Amino acid sequence: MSSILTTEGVPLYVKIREGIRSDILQGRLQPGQKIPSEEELAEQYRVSRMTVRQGILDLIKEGLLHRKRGVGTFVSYPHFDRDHTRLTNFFESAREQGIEASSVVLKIEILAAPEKVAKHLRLEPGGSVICIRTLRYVNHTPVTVHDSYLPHRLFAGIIHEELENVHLWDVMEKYGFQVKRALQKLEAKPAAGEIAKLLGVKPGYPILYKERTVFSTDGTPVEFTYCYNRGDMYSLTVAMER
Amino acid sequence: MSSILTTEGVPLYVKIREGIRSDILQGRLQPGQKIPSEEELAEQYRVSRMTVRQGILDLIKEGLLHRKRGVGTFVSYPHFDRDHTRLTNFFESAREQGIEASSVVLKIEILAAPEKVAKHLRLEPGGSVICIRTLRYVNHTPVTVHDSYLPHRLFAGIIHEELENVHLWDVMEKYGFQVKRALQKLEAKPAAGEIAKLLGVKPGYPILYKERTVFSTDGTPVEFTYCYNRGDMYSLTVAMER
DNA sequence: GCTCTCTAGATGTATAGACGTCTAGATTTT
DNA sequence: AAAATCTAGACGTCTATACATCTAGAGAGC
Repeated sequence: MSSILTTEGVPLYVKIREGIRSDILQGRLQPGQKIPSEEELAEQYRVSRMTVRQGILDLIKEGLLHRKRGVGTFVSYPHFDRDHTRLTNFFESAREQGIEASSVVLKIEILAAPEKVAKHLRLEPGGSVICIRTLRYVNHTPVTVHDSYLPHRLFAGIIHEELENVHLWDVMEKYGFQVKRALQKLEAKPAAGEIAKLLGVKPGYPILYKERTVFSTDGTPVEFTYCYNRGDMYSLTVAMER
Repeated sequence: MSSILTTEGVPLYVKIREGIRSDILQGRLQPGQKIPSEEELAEQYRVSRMTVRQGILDLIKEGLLHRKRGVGTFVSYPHFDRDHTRLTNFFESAREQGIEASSVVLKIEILAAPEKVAKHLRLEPGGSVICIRTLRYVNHTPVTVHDSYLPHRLFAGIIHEELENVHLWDVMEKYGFQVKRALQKLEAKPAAGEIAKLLGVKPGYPILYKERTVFSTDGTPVEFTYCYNRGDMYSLTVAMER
């Protein structure tokens, strides 16, 4: 087991936590294996049991360890697919999967932000926004309609950019914003008239509906989008923890 | 502030935690407001400061409170500070939002795992699984049908447990498994005959359909569930990063 | 009025000990 | 052999106390 180097200003429980973490990462403790008891670790690190406990509890919260009362504390099996928590770029992931993807811009206009849009973009009501409606195709079949709203103040020149067959997020980088995080609200909705026509389905057909707010690295909301996805041709996989 | 009723078998920190939670839910503590200091709460509840602390830390982990060192502890604003990446327990989050929630078990049986179920639960094909169909109500309206599959080997006795109005995940803890992580695949689908009848909608009505694999702290898949959620009464918010 | 310093109040870290409760396995009893 | 009981070990809860560190605001000095 690792001992603790002399480091100042670092709480003991952090040192212990990182010591155990390194034992796991370096393979000195294997998945499924029982780690020493709180009591033993306290003696080993020469701290009180409560201090050891605090470090262990951190690692449990992280998912690196788990424990069973009356039995012991064990190293968890690593979970593979970090993949699904990730926010992915439509064109990139289509290309990765060898799928033919394209998009067309149906409409682009500047208007006063509707109330809901303003709220999500943190603009004053009626603030100026750019609205872009795009239709995306997968293997030449229409799959998704996007109504995206961007703050006009941040992306004034974007209406002159080439927006077909590229991802909006790539264009945003030219304006100094890197997409970092998105909050998506998902629902199933019947297709309303115009959307149904664009997607080539009957009105009332199930649509996977998303409202998405996109934030850049500095926390600025840079995009609010209504997404209408054809239910039978679109699925979304997410990983969640607690 | 609420005082604590005499209840046996419930840890003090849990009583304090729930006391504070109820203060928030009932509006005695408003979002953004500072709650009493650890010291004051300790005196109020007549326990040691460390005990109060444990209760508060739980609520912080949940996202209901946040704190700033040297300043104080504050009630979080819903949907802003509160975290959406988290895997939430249906009954817990309903309670948090002050919504009336209930569930009934429609069917419970032991059968050989269908191929897809076996794959997700990492069982040999045809391995024995427990299938539980439940119907969940929100404010007395049916909202969700769940077809859950559990490995029979791990939860043999569960068929004798009380499963109505409790969350499966709470019951699983009795069997030594703590739910940590879930992988969910989302689609919009038309309601098929039986599901439509149970949810009280017309066949073809949009359903937010989920396939969910749930993993316990040690990485074991403990549940695979087909979820059929009424599109107009159910939404899911997720945060994603890249 | 402005800046700097100080301080009260709040959370963060840490200790040592006590007792509760659960689990698995060993032991005893039947 | 099977069932019931016991027990060591491990985690869970809780206390009372001490000191560290951070923050916002009060107060002193300019």
